[in-house]
Amino acid sequence: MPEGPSIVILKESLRDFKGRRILTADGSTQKIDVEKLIGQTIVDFKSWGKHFLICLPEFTIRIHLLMFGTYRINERKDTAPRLRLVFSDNEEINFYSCAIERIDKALNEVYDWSADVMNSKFSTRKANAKLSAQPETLVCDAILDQNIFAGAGNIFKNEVLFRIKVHPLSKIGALPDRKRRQLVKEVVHYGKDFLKWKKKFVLRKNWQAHTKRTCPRDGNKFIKDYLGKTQRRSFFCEVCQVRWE
DNA sequence: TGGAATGTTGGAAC
DNA sequence: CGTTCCAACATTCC
Repeated sequence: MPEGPSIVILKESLRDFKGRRILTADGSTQKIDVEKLIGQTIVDFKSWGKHFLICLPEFTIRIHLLMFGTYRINERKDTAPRLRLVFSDNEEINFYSCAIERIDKALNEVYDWSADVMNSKFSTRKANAKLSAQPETLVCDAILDQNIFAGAGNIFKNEVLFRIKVHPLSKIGALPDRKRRQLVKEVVHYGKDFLKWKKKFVLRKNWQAHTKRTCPRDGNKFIKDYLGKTQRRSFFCEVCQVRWE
């Protein structure tokens, strides 16, 4: 479910619930007092990276789907929801196995929208500056850093590095400026492709590296390894992806 | 069918 | 006290 583009899809799917009043709220969440949601009107839905935000007049509910989170709109799964919001006409939104928090601060104080890969306010300039400030960081870790690329996940990592022909163990500081800028640009670009493909249910079909065994560029065997401080799966071609160090 | 996976956190360990 | 490490959590698929 949960890389940035999937959260954008969630946000768009719920568009029609904007302005509607929550008649009932329940669920297994322990982190927030669901009673406080009853009677509240939904002002807006926002997203920042992998965070989904339900904006109410006085506060915001933050939902993170983590690895396995799901949701249903006007449908239910067999299991109990972590949070259920019920509206008029028996319409409802159900969230399952997610992390829920309440945010009382103004969102602009909590979130830097220019760090969200999926936001039109994303700043490539700031992302480049953040990268330049940590030359020792491995590129495989940098792409997963939500402070730099909010919304990018492991699929992004593998696909972007393959596209720009960079080995996951390359150090940020070793990349030529041109290459570093290409990395930033390609994270944003892949976000657009991801969103487009996910909407058409062809995301997986368009993976070139993620979960693949063979390099589509030169036919060599992909390496699969758990790399960097994040120790997440990396799929890459040692022949065409250059290791800068 | 056991293991792995689109992720993050909180607290222990150092 | 700051940084790093790891278990924990939750669900679905092969």
